[in-house]
This record gives sequence, C-alpha cells and structure tokens, in this order.
Amino acid sequence: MKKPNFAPLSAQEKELIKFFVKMAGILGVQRSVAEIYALLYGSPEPLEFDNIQGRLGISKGSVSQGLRFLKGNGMVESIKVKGSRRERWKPSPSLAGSLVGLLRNQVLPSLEESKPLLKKLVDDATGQNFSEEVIDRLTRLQRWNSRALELSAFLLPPPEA
Amino acid sequence: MKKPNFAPLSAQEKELIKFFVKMAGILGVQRSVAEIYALLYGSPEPLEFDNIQGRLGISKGSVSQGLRFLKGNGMVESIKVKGSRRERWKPSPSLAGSLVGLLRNQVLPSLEESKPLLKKLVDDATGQNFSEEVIDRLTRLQRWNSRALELSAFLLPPPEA
DNA sequence: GATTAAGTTCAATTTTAAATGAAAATTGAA
DNA sequence: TTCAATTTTCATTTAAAATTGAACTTAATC
Repeated sequence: MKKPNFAPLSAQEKELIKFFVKMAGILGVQRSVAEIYALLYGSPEPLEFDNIQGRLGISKGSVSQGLRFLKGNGMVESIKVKGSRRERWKPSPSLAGSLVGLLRNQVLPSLEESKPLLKKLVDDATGQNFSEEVIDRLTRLQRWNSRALELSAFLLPPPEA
Repeated sequence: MKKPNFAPLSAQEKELIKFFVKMAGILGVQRSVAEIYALLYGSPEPLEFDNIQGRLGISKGSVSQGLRFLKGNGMVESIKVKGSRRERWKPSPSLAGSLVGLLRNQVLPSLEESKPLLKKLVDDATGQNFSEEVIDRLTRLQRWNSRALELSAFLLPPPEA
C-alpha cells in the first residue's frame, strides 16, 4: 500500500490546463475532462491512470469517467503493455480529428432529431391560418437545419461510410 | 390590479420552444432565453413584456434578463409606441446575423484571451528542454488558435469596421 | 482458485448555474 | 414635478451538473 507521491503540476502544465478548460467551456465539456486532456497533451510520454489522478488531485471516479468520455470521442488512445493491467494514455494524433468527433456527437444528434419536428411545424403552419411572416420564418428555420446537416455530412463524413 | 389571463401556449408554440431550447443547449444558452426567443419567433406580431411573462409562466426577473441578453446579442429588437411606456418585442430580421452576433460574443473573447497565453507556452517550451513532441503539439495548438481568429474575422467582421 | 492490483459504477454529496420575486430604480404621461 | 406603471436589480432559493468515494467487478499473478 504505497503512496507514489506524484510531482505537483508545473507552471506550464497549469497554464495549458487553464487553456483547455477555457476551450472546453465553449464546447460544454466538463472541467475534469479538460484537465485530463490537457495533462496528456503536455506530456512527452503516455501517462498511467494513477499518475493522472495523483497529479491532478481528482478522484478515481472522475479519471475513469473522463478517460471513457475522451476515448469515446476519439480524443485519447490507450496503450497496453503485455503483462500489466495498467494502460498508458496519450492524446490522439490529430486534434482536428478529435474535435470533429466531439462536435459530431454533441451537435449532430440534435440537428437530426429536429428535422421531423421542424417539418411538422412548417406543415401545420402552412395548413392552418398562420401569418405569412411566421410561415416564412419557420421555413427559413427548416432550411437552416437542412443546410447544417448537409454541411456536417460534408465536413464530418461518418467513419464507417 | 388586473390579472390579464394570457392564452396558454399552443401545441405549435410548445414544439417551437422545444426546438429552440434544444439548439440553445448546443450553444450553452439558458432555457428561459431560448423560450423567450422561440415565443417571439413564432408570433405574427411583437409581444409585450407582460405577455411574454404570462404566457411562458416565468418570472419577471427571467424575462428582463432574457430580453437584455437577446437584445445585447442582436437577436431581438424592441419597438416603442408613443403614448405608452411598454415596449413590444420581436426577433431581429436575420437569424443568421443573430447567431453570428451570439457566437462572436461567446467564442471570440476566449480565443483572444488565449492568444498570449499560448505564445508564452510555446516560447517557454522552446526555450527549455521540452520534448520535440510536446513542442510540436503546442505549436499546432497555437496555429489553430490563430486560424480560428482569422476565420472569425472573415466570417464575422466587427459591426463598426 | 485464491489473492490482489486495476479500474468501473453509481448513489450520495458538493458545486455551479439558473430562476425567482421583493424591493429599488426608472420612465414618461399628466 | 409628481406618481403610478413598468422594468431592473440582486440576494435568496431552486434546480441541474459535476465530483466524490466506497462497494463492486474484472483480470493478472501466485
């Protein structure tokens, strides 16, 4: 039952974490996830679970969930070494690709879901005695939704296609 | 001390609200703000403060703050009629323009703030004995930040320029 | 096949963000 | 200038989201 006593974060690491936390805020990603990613991003070699937890000073639960989220969105990769259960984590090579994956998961589902809802709205409005103005607005909304979906498909082609 | 007794939301209005609330979620905008905008968006004529509050069933405080936020981001406009203190609210003509304003205010400040921070990080890393790998990553991060800023400037030229 | 190290889960807790509403401020008609 | 109608402010409350950590699962080693 040793307590490995991890090195405290350097000034640079703290700054890098600050940066990623800020960016994560824009995307609606939680702090702990951003911290984990930042730590890996600034590390020359892959890090182990314990190391991440110890250096950031967050709970095992947060590390576990954070790594799962990051992995699920293609932002980090793990390396297994034979004969050890420990995995070693590093950021995925392409930050661009990572963000694309993240955006896909965050935005696309909502856009897709809204498609039929918007269609119904426009149909109803057209069928009933709605003002020209409102029908026009709703139609434009629908057009936006379609364009956004097309654009997504173009920018972020699904992995398996 | 009359209580005007506003009409309950129609099915269409509820659906439209649902849509805008969902979109707002992506952008990190709060529910009450999205509700207000949706109500105005689906209304053939401009609405008064009381009407918004009554029909949505939210507090005066939320309506006041919500309208301020929306106005501040160029998403709604108010019309004053002489002989009455009440303002009447409607969505700004261009939804595209509105979103642009919103994005500008939400994203640009963070990107700007990060610029010097990133520069310092890259300088420090280059100056000290950091691994090639990490220096490379940080440099790419900086490049991303610059590109994002350039892109913003191109897509969203500042209003006064 | 028992033991232990490594990681996961999720109910409980803590933290953060949003909404409320009473009081204060403001506006414009009279 | 006055004053009631209207809106804003902001301390408090409520609601939502993130984090924790103890119990649990799984896999490697003896």
